[in-house]
Amino acid sequence: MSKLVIPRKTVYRLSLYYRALARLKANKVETVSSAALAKAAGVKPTQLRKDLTYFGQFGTRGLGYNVLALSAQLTEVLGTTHLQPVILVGAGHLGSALLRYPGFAKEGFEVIAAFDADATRKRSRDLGVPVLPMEEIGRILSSQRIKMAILTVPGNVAQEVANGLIEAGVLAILNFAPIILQVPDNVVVNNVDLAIELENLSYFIQ
Amino acid sequence: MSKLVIPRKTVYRLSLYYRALARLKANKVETVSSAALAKAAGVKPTQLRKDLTYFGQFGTRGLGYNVLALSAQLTEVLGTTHLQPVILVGAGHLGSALLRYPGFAKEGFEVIAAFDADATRKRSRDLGVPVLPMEEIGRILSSQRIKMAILTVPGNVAQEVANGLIEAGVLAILNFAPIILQVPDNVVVNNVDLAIELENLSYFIQ
DNA sequence: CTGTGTGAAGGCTTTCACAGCC
DNA sequence: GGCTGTGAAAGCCTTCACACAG
Repeated sequence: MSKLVIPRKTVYRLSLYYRALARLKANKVETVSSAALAKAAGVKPTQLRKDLTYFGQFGTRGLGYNVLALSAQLTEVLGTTHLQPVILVGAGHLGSALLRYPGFAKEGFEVIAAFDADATRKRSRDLGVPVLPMEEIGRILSSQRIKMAILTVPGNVAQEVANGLIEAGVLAILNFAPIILQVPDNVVVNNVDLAIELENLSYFIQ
Repeated sequence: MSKLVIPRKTVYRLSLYYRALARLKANKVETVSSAALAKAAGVKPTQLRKDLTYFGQFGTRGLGYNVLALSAQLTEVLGTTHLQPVILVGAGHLGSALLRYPGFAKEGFEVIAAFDADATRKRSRDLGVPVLPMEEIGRILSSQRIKMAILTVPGNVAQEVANGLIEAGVLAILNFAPIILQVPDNVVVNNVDLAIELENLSYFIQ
């Protein structure tokens, strides 16, 4: 497939387009121009059109794009046609909040289990999934085909935990720990660092 | 100042370097080479050196960088020498978790108040800051000099709430709502969209 | 006449290669 | 010899300009 030639940034924006299309769908809009869709996604119209050409032609000249058709194409490219199972490691404050966050399920991800160093820790609410001790990670991952993990453990143990996940077959990690994980080439990591985002903002308002 | 010529991506990486230096400091390391620091930050050594040249020369040839001195320089450039006050809007699951997240304070940000449409909603734990009704935003912001806000409200009200914040003088927004906010040029927004990060990962492991 | 698709140009970032200093 | 600082080259991404289709 031509998958490898799609620039990383384009792939990221495809998700933005997909979101915007979902809203249009909800509003029963059938057709949208690159100008309107681009605005909703916060990019320039030419960029949107260029992004789409990486994997085909979807528009009608003089008219625009069919919302449903384009949306379906994007799901296809992004690989989110099926529910993707995910585990979460580190059920502290942030991890627990993420478990209750409805956004994952809405976008096609199902957190099937959570793990924590202290699995019996008292938690204020039911989290909707079992919280298991870390030692169970290998067993659960090998019994199901899980490739993605959300990592919300403290920074000082993150690398170690990540190593264990990778050994157990995890290929993608969404890392909230404030350190850069060292991983093999076949493993992909996306970092979400809240403090860095704030720091970054603070630079621009100086 | 030469501030405007520093590329956006460089600014972002400065935060990564700053983090890595903090760990070295904690380990009582006095000097570090660009190779070692770059590895800790997940970038190439030449990139680190190039990034630093945008605002000066800090290394000693043949030796490397003084950890404390470089760290101090970065704080200076990033504008995080002082505690920066922040408000949080939307004290739902995610917002509440962020309030308890120790990472902000550690990096020099103090959440001084939280706001929610339902300020009296029963919350499982004390959040460490007062949760006030939305109507109070204007009053609090005008009485204190607050320029930054963390936005954790549902997507369907995010734009409206953002408008209010901007009107009240907010210049920087860390947005967790899954929509692209339309804001004036003088306002800066950083988006954190967890579902998009997962979606992005899922593309790369297809 | 409106709005997409796209080669070419332009701009921005990263990487290289090596001069210069300790 | 080791390691930084940096102009130049390469690579990547965005934007332009316009051909082309409905």
